[in-house]
Amino acid sequence: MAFPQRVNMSDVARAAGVSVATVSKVVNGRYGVAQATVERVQQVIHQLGYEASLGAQSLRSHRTNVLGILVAEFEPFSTELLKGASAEVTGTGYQLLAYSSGDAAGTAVGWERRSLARLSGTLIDGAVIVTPTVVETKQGFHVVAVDPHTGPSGLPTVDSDNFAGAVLATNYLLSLGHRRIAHISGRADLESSRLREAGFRQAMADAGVAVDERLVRVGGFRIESAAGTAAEMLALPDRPTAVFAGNDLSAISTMDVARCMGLSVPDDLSVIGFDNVPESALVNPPLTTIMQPIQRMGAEALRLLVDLIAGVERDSHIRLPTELVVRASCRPYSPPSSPL
Amino acid sequence: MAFPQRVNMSDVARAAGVSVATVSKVVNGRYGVAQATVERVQQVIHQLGYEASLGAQSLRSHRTNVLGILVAEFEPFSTELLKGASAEVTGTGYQLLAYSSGDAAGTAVGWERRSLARLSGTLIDGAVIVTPTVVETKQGFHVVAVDPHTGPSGLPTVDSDNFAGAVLATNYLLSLGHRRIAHISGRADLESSRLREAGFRQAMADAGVAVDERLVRVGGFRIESAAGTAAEMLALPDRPTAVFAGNDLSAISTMDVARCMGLSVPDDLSVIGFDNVPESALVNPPLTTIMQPIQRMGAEALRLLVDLIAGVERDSHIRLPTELVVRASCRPYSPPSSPL
DNA sequence: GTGAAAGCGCTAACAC
DNA sequence: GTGTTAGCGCTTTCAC
Repeated sequence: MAFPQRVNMSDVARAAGVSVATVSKVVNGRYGVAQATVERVQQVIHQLGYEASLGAQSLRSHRTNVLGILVAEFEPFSTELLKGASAEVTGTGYQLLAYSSGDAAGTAVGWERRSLARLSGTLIDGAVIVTPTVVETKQGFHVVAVDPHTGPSGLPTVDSDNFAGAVLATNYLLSLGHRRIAHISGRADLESSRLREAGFRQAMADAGVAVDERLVRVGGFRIESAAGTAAEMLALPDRPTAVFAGNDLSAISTMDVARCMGLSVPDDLSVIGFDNVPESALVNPPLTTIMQPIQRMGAEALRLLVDLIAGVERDSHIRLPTELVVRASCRPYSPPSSPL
Repeated sequence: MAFPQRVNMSDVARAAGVSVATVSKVVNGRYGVAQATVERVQQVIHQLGYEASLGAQSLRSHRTNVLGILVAEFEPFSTELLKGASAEVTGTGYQLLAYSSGDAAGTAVGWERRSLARLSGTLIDGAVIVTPTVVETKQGFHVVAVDPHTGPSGLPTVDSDNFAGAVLATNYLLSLGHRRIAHISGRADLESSRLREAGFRQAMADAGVAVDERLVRVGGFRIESAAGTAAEMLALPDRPTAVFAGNDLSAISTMDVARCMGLSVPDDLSVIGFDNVPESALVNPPLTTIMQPIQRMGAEALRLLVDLIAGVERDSHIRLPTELVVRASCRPYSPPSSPL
């Protein structure tokens, strides 16, 4: 069954013996078309398999019933978000368009602005932007930011309680008896990273444990960048007995490095992550981590966007709770057994 | 930093004191523009933050450097694929646009045709369609199907070796001593489902074990639909000791049902799945399953699409191998201990 | 080297 | 009720 060619509105009009304007009215359910005509046109549309071109439609009408999700790349975090948004969108009448700028995260600053400029005003009626660095609001175009890199702006936002989560993680390590605890952070310009580090310091202070500043270092939130940081800290003469990694990828990277250095996780080193991306359960040992309800964040962001477009008055800052997920990468501290 | 309005090409033209035609030439790197003009225009573009509208651009030029990935919804399988495609796309110069029709899988037949009609000819230069039922080729538009529901057509295809994988799964259960093995299939119209059932039957036959037809039933590949099927089979007087579920979701569903019926997995019932979506490792007990290299399938599909567009001659049917992933949901068969 | 003008597929006024 | 027309933002001849 091969359609020879893309069929457009004039094809339909010709076949139905009406003008394109009439076809347009039928397609969009406008009033002022005879019942008989409506039926005839619909029949032809069905026969020819006509579907309005998103590009042309949006160019003209500025309303497409398509919502955009803009990401730098499709990695575990953004795809979890996508699942949540996808589940939430059913029944709203909107369709979802996820757009990846193709830049590896951090590679090109400003991807969010470029993607937004490319799609807004045409194509999509609103957008969810995932972990944007800069956000600028265009007039009459609705945007929701998920886990933005900078602190709260006027923009509608969905994030999780990074500070409380970090406290949770640190307290867990403390409760296992660890005192030499390292923290691998993301980057100073990332709001979530700053909050996690702050939570770490708060929990340490509350427990009366001094933070060794040599054990707090930037890891960049990515596998490769975190590896170097982990290696440095684990090579210290008085290396940490536990690591609170700023996100799961850093934690996984730390476990890799530890293994390469002949250290066993969790026997010689406890590691806890942050995010609970599916991948965290797949590593060996399965990673103990702080769960952000990522899918729910996606769902909430989508719902918020739909409400904003509909003009519903509501709180436009959503913060979801985090939770400790205990797996197998942490263990109570025991002093190193002295050689026999 | 709030941009008041979307800036378009005439804004740039006006600010630079040239015509839109010239701006277009600069944007697209066409020859025949004075060096000085090029620089001036580029400066203005940068200042104003201009970015070409994808909608308008595609409408006119039929070339956008954007590749589409069309899915029914964003669920574990399609998002894994997305990760693979996303990794592969970097460096090709293309950007990725994932489009979800918003129909829950199986809800609306023909989503793939509608989505394709909406985006092709405008917006995207080619498409990867995920698990399409019907596929029709449009002239001059390149499409790659991943795991299509119907058997090999002329269309370029990427799938995994479903038959061999099913044999692997069944042999594993047989090697554990199981003989009453059930199979929950997808649907008869799904090629992957048919092949998995065929592999199951082949392995059973090769082992000289008769298939009890009451233990081979349709489950539909989704959590809800598989639950009923699982419940029926587990309620049989001589219930199976092991289940080979047609995909991970069916397997997870079966484990749920078993738990509800007071059966322990794997003590009372062994369960093996198919796909190895990340979620399969997250359930309790972690699911033993057959891995399809989903991310690699996404990467291969993308690469194939890029090559097709570039006119590269190559084999357009890619079949990737499957592999057994042993986790904790299966155990050697032991006769039920008789009550004391 | 540059700009005017046509037109991609569609929608929205406004005529008829 | 229906068709004519203009124009969304852009690219592309083709004059100048």
